[in-house]
Amino acid sequence: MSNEHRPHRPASAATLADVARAAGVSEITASRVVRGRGPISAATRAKVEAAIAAVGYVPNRLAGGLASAGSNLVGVVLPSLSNSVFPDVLSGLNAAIAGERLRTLVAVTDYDLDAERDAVAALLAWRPAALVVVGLEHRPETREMMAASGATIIELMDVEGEPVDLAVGLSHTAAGAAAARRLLARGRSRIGYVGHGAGDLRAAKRRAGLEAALKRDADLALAGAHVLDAPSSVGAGRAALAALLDAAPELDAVVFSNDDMALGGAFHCMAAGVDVPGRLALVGFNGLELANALPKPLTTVRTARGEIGRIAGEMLCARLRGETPPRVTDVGFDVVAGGTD
Amino acid sequence: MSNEHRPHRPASAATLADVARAAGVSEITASRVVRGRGPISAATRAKVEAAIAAVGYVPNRLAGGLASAGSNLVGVVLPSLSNSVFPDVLSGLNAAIAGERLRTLVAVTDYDLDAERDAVAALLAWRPAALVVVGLEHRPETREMMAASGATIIELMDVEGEPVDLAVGLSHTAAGAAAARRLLARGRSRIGYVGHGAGDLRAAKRRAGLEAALKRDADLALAGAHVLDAPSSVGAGRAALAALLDAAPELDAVVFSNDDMALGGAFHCMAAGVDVPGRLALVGFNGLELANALPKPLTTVRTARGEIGRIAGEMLCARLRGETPPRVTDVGFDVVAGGTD
DNA sequence: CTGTTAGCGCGTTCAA
DNA sequence: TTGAACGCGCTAACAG
Repeated sequence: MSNEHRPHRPASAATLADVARAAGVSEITASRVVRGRGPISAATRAKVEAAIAAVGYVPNRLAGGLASAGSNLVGVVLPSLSNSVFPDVLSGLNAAIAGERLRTLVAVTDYDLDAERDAVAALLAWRPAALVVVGLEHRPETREMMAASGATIIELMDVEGEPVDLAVGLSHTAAGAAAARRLLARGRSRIGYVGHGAGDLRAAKRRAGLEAALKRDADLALAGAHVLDAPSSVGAGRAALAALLDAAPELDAVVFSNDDMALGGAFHCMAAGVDVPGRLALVGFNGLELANALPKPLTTVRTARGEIGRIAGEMLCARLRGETPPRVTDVGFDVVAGGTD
Repeated sequence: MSNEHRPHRPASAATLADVARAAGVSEITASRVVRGRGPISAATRAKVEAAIAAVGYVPNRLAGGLASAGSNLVGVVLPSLSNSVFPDVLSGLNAAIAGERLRTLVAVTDYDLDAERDAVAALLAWRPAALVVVGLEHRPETREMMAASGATIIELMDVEGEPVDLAVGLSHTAAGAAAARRLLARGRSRIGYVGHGAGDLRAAKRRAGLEAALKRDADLALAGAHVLDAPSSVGAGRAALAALLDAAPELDAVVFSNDDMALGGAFHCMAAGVDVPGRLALVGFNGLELANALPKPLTTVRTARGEIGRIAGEMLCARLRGETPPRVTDVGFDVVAGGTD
């Protein structure tokens, strides 16, 4: 009621009513110009815009969202930010939705499915227009919450499994198999594996695809494996390859769980004087920009991370426009022939 | 076009009233158990919790925020996600605030101060508990909006300038000077610079600090510089160093705008057979984990990125508890003596 | 420990 | 092209 002299106190921020009063129009008219909706005469629009500037109005999306039963938020649940993969995805997503004035609400789970469940619940409380999660494997409650929410749900990175709603990604099993076939074609037969900590289900699928293809195509088993119980990192990859070669010096190729680990492997070889690819072939996964700038570019399986984010953003915009995007989008992958195999 | 997006909600999302009815208590009682606030008897808590599960209640934070005049959101405005620096910061921040049930609302500006202004306005509309931005240089309107919002404002990465509210970071001028002194102490005198695209104001401060210290301590000017008008990347660093050495082959040291660029420089030297540090010294900035896993670790100026995020998160939690954190926190930096100088 | 009252600021629905 | 009334779902401030 009291709004005669409003001090510069953010405690009482200007509301639409203040704008309307200053402009000499009704609240709803002010609301319409704020949102750029409905027919407004140029004259009243100008008055209202002046009033907005005069009172320093900042819309309250809490109220707006409550009144209209939904927000322009996109919940994003990511396993990690510690290598460039998910930041790349987030970047592509952000770029694709910026035009629709959608905002990303981000949570990080550290590859923990219980943390994912909590994050999904917390983000759903914001009545997001869409929720983006990584992978197709979730706790049953997580799936139920997502399905029951009515929001557009997009599951990223993987296409092997049944999505709750929409999925954009690639087949990690196929990617692992492609690495296997690449090495077999290059004449390698004593193939090892270096991996990182549990929780990364897609890395596990790649390894399974690798092993299955080795078996099927050449009746081979992995000739050695070293899996660190730690997040992937270049340092971890370096240490892990050193350990693996120690235990299995006869290996002629190593597949890594991702490029960070592979880069570490490459650095170990440089430092230890292991001839790559002469004595040992190295294959990574992701196709990081960095890995291609090496003196000897890394042979790797490149994924379109930014593009996955971008496509997810576009699908979600399509959905909001009432269109029906394809349920599953497989963006595939490329085997990049570098110099390490 | 609308800025309001309406998800396809199920006809009947359960509300607190549904929970209250199912539990046979009042709404406010149900609300208290949902929020874990206020004294509740074990018996009624159990009843309400059963009701929550039975009706599949998901709280509506839009309504909650409106009623309590504020959200548990932390707006985060980042210049970029394309190298690990800001993801590292975001990671630290997220980890520090997770315990307080705060969520990050993320916007990316591509180092554009106008985009920053728009992002700040958009995030403020969510009545965030705090707003985290990068750098101390903003458009005047941006500063005004932030100051007027009443939210806790934290400006990250830099401490040279007057913060709107709170700042956590380091002196980039001093970091640049430290690189200069390091090289001078190692006997270098023909020092060049490789930089990346405009917009990165802190990189500019580092360069200025480098040049000022060279002048002051040794009356030296830069013996060459190559600045790409592109975002920093390993590939860009590699190309830029090649170009710089072409134009100024007499250089005996190069300082890079950051580690990504410096890594590219190191890779160029490996590929081109440039003896590092014999003929040429290389110095980076950031102290990426990766740069330390190289066969010859990069000499660089390490910044505590994750820690900056963490401290920001803690300061903001302190503020929310009514404490008064220090206005400016300088986390400093370390010159890391690698093998490239 | 629990309930009542009274909005929060906005957008929808209808009417003019 | 503009406006009035109503309520979205929840919580602060008091009671009791």
